[in-house]
Amino acid sequence: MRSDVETKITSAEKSPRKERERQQHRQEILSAALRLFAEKDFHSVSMQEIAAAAEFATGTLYNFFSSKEELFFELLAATAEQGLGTILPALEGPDDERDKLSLFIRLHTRMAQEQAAALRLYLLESRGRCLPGPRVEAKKREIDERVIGPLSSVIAAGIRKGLFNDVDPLIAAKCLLATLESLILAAAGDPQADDLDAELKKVEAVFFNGFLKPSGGKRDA
Amino acid sequence: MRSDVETKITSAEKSPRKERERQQHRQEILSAALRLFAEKDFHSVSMQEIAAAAEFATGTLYNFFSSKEELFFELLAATAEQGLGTILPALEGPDDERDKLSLFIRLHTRMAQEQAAALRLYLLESRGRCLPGPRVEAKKREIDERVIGPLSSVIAAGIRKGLFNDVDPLIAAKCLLATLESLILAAAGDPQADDLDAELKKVEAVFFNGFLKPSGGKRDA
DNA sequence: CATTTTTATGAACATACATTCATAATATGG
DNA sequence: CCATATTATGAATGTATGTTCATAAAAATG
Repeated sequence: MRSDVETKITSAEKSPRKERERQQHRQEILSAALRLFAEKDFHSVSMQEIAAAAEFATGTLYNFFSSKEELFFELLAATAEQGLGTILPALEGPDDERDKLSLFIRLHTRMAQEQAAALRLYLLESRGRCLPGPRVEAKKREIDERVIGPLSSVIAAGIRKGLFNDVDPLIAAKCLLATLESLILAAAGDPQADDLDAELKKVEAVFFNGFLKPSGGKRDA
Repeated sequence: MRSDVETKITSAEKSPRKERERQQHRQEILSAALRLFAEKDFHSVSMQEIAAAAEFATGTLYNFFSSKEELFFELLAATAEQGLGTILPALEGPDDERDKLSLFIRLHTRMAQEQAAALRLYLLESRGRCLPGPRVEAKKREIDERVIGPLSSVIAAGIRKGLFNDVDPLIAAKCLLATLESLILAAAGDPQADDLDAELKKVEAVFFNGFLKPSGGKRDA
């Protein structure tokens, strides 16, 4: 090894290829873990199982992740970023607020198709806080904020422009998100092709027009 | 013991009081377990813990329940019945469909207050199918059906009477339920007094009127 | 009170599993 | 090729916990 200052650096810049290979192995482990966590919850997937699926020895996993919880955390963080990258763009840009919401809803179909396993991992574990640790819980809250914030902002903007009814933007955002998560998780259970797309169109109708016919004399609702 | 035919019956009709006492003990175990399962998920609560909380020995639990899973199942079934008893009546009777839905939504506040622990148990474990066994999963589906059925029927009736917009009744019911469950679970986390009641009123507004102002020229939504 | 039946006890058992570590394999580079 | 550093291995360890069972306490019986 060279006698320069780099000798101190134990594992970082050892060699471009070495590092790539390491990241490759890391990815293989994450990928195998994703497959398993998409089927079963945190407690029902063992490190031995993950190791076998990734074709590594049990102990090898600990060269990449300091614990099972950290492995899960990395997985959750990575898949969440992917998901956010798919749906958040719908809420940006100069479009009509109505169009933004419409696109936002429909992009969930794409997310459900392209990232089915990741979504299952996320929703399976994150709904109903049986999360494996405080760090994971915090990450979950952060992700939630990054969706609810922009979403309620768009709704608020629509209200200011007189485009939307005067609903509570935060509550409205929560309503929509809870619905989308629920339907996506159900669809991810038994994947019936593009049923989800049809369902989400109907969701759009429900949220855009609501239940009540405008004709009937409005009461205090 | 009497020499009659009853000698065959080992533990059923032994004596009125004995039987009452046994049911009392059973209830104490269930009650202790409920407290624990409302805080932590299935895997994080041990039989030893439940036994200690109920002030019985570990082995005693197995005189009442054949396994941890059965204990949980009984708990889930019992608490679910209680919950259904609170909210389902809103959907029966001769009322206006609009009033039924309104009452249905608001009864969730009462359920959240009166059966906070039971609700947490139910929602914590049931959302995102990390359920402890097929029997529990089946029960969960049954419960869901018994709410979604009547709810979508009421919506369908409202549509037929020209009171509601022509939404898909089943999808609409799922939207509403997912929203209610989500908000209730969030409120059960950090219980901020009667915030839930205010929130549910806003939910009512969202679902009744929808996002779009009727004034603006409707597009194809 | 003696006998028998029922119920409670909790230590012990078996299993599952996260994590560790001494060892082996492999790569590096001179 | 040798010496050294890096990475992979998987058997072993410790712990947690669901379940069992021989034993004890309690209650019922006559």
